[in-house]
Order: sequence, then structure tokens, then C-alpha cells
Amino acid sequence: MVLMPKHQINPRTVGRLSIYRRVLSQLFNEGTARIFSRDLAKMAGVSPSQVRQDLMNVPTNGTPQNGYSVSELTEAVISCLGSSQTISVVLLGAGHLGQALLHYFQATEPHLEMKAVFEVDSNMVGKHLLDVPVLHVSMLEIYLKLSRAPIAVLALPPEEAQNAADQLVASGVCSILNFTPCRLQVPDHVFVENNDIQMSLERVGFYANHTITDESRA
Amino acid sequence: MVLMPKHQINPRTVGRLSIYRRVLSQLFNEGTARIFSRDLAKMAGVSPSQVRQDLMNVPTNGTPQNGYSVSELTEAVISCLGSSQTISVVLLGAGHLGQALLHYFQATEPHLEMKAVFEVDSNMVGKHLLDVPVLHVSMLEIYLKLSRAPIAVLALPPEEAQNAADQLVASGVCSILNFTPCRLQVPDHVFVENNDIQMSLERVGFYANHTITDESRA
DNA sequence: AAATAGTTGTTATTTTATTAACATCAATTC
DNA sequence: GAATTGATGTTAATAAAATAACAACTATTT
Repeated sequence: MVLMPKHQINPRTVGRLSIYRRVLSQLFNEGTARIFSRDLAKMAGVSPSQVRQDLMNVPTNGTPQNGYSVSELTEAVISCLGSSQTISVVLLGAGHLGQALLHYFQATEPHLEMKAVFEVDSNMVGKHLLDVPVLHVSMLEIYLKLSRAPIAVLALPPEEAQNAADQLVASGVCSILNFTPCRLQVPDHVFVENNDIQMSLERVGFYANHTITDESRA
Repeated sequence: MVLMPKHQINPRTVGRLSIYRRVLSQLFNEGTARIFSRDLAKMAGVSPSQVRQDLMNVPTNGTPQNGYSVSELTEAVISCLGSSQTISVVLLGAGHLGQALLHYFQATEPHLEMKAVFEVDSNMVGKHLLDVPVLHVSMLEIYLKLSRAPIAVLALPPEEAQNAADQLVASGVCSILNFTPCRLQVPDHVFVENNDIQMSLERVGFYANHTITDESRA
């Protein structure tokens, strides 16, 4: 009997659950004991209906009179999002973004553990970054065969992205966080989360333009 | 007569246009003269219908026989996404992520120009990062009053995010790229693009879990 | 003690986004 | 020269997501 992630949840809902988790943790740290969907919604920047709809995916404990227990709901959301066991992650690319991500990681992901960083720059290979060993990319496949890390983060130059993804898939990685602007071609069973910073920039650019011309001046 | 961004385009479409732009630029550099929606779709990771639907927002030049001219379509998409004039941007936070973003910027955004970085760390204030001056955050409002930069990028600690956003809005910023995991409370006329790296991490974690338990082992 | 108020959990409705269909057109084949 | 093929631009249909509605329930009020 496996304690299964009950049922498939779509990426948007998972994203919002992540927001709720963070808001709830904050509330817990502030000493707030209970919360209503209305207030959680406000803090998360979504509608109350959306909150209740999303929470149908986790075992909830709300009562009409007192709302939700912050601690219990936090626990429920966490156990829904993250596994009980820690998952291994590898990072490809120790450039500026890669190193920034490493810091993020150490600070905030209890159930994800960064195991190794892979780089081409031989100056970095052999060193450690925040206690994580930096290995040469040529070691990637052999390393993954042994460690069986299911998650990889791509923070390398775009021209290497697809090739790297192919190696990752061949080595059993099933979930990729892709910070390059490339659309990776991978088999259906592999999940790819694209975090496209260039796209983000272009989007703020577009709407800045729009607001400017709409309102008054640049 | 203002050469107006013709009509409002929703954020998803803008995002995909950004992908098309990148794919088209790549094709252009490779010397490809013409392309069909089918192939553009494949490269962008979307459906052909989606491509044609999206391209209804830009003046297209496709013919049933030869598809689109890569150069003309590139031009059209660029002029739809970006303004003719360069837009000023300020960056809040010169930590690891902030510095990584700076590199991104210098490398890839022709119509966005990073004007200044704001930091609390007095060791950095007064220096330059990639030719961009680092100023103390206390200078933010006065600086924005003068420069009238319409875009700000938030890459600072979460606890400072909302306060910073308030200052930005008060100083006339209309488009914010938010790398903190906080949901910012801003007036309706201000566009906020959330790029939540923690959410990205949690999502790959979730689906890795799922695939693992579905298939075989961790 | 009955009525009220206010919130949850769930279902129904509406809105939005994506996909499919199709009318139009030009080169190529028969 | 007519027919066919295959792609665009656009409209229609489908699918998906978000919102609204509501039944059920309990503390509080009248």
C-alpha cells in the first residue's frame, strides 16, 4: 500500500496550493490560529470560490463558524504538495542564475535536496558551492544512473538545453525545471516546468507600453 | 496620432508571441527564409491553430503556398511586443538573483534598458554592476520622480516586497516584475507579473512525486 | 426555542481559452 | 484548362477554468 498522491491535480491548482502553503506558514508564524477562505483568498490574490475549489483537493477541516485551523490546513497542504521523503535534485549550470538558484534552494526547500551541480567550466569543477559538489557535465549520465535523482533544474545556455534534456530523460529524470527560453522536446511522461525569464521581461515591457500610451506619457 | 498598441492582448497570448519571436529570430539567424504555422507551432510547443489564432493580433503576411516570411513576421511580432522607443527599468535588490538578472538584461533585451539598481547593503552602494549604478534604496522615490522609469523588477527579500511595491506605485511605476513569492497589493492600473521560483520548485516536486509513484521507484 | 447570519463543501453556471472546421486562394498535376 | 492539394485567416465548436449559487450546518440573537 503506497500513500499515493490521491489524484492528478492540474498545474494551476498546484501553483495556487503553493501560494496557500506560503500564506498559511506566514499566518502560523504570526500566531494566527484560524482563517476563513475569504481572508486566505485576499492574501493569495485569488477569489474565495477559487480557494474553496482548490482546497477540495486536500483533506480540509473547515467549519462554517471558525473557518480553517491554520496549523491543520498547513499540514494538509504540505502533505498534498510534497512527499514524505526528500527528493533529490540536480542542477545544470553554475552561472549567475544557477548560483542564485542554489541560494534559493538552501534557504527554502525542505523536501527537495540539491545533490550536485554540473558545469562545463573546468575552473569550477571539483569545488563546492554552498556545500554542493560541482561536477563536470561529462559525469551527468553516470551520476544520474547511480543517484536516480528524479528532478533536474536547467540553468545553462540555451544552445545546450535540448541536448541536456535528452541526457536527463535517458537517465530517468521525470521532472524538469527549465530556466532556458527553449521549448524542450521530451516524452509525454516527463513533466517540464518552463520558467522563462525573457518572457516575463517581454510581458512587463508590453503592458508598460500599453499603460503608458493609454494614460499619459513615458 | 499615436502609433498605438492596436488593442489589448491577454497575457497568455503575449507570452506565446514572445516565444514565437525567439523562434523566428533563431530561424532568421539560421538563414531560413519562410516557415509554416505547423512548423512554428512544433518549435514553440503549441498547436498550429494556436499559432494562427495568436498571429491574428499582428499584421501577418502569410500565403497558403509559402507560409510566412521569417523576416517580415519577426519584424511584425517585435513591433507588436516592444515599443519603438527604449523603456527604462529599475532593479530592486542586488543579491544573487538580482545580479543574475542583470546579466540576462545586458545580454538580451534591446528595448528595455536597466537604469539603476537599488540596494540596502551599503557595501555595494556607489559601485557599478555591469555599468549599472547601484544606489541606496532611500534614493528610490526621488530617482523615480526624475527618471520616470515605468518598469521595476523586484528581486529583494519577501518582507520588503510590499513596501517597495507601494513606493513604486506612488512613484508612477506601472509594470512590475515580481520575483518574490509575495502577492502584491497594487491598484488595478498597475500590471504585475509574478515569477515565483518557489512555486516552480514546488510544482516540479509535485509532479516528480507523482510520476515516481505512478511508474516505479524514487 | 425559533430565527438569523455567515461560512463551508459541492454543484451549476458562466466565462475564457484552445482546438477544430472551413471558406478562400494559388501553384501544380492530370 | 479543370481538378487537386495544402496552407492561410477567420469563425464555430469544444474543452477548461473561474465564478457564482446553494444546501447544510452551527453559533448567536431575538
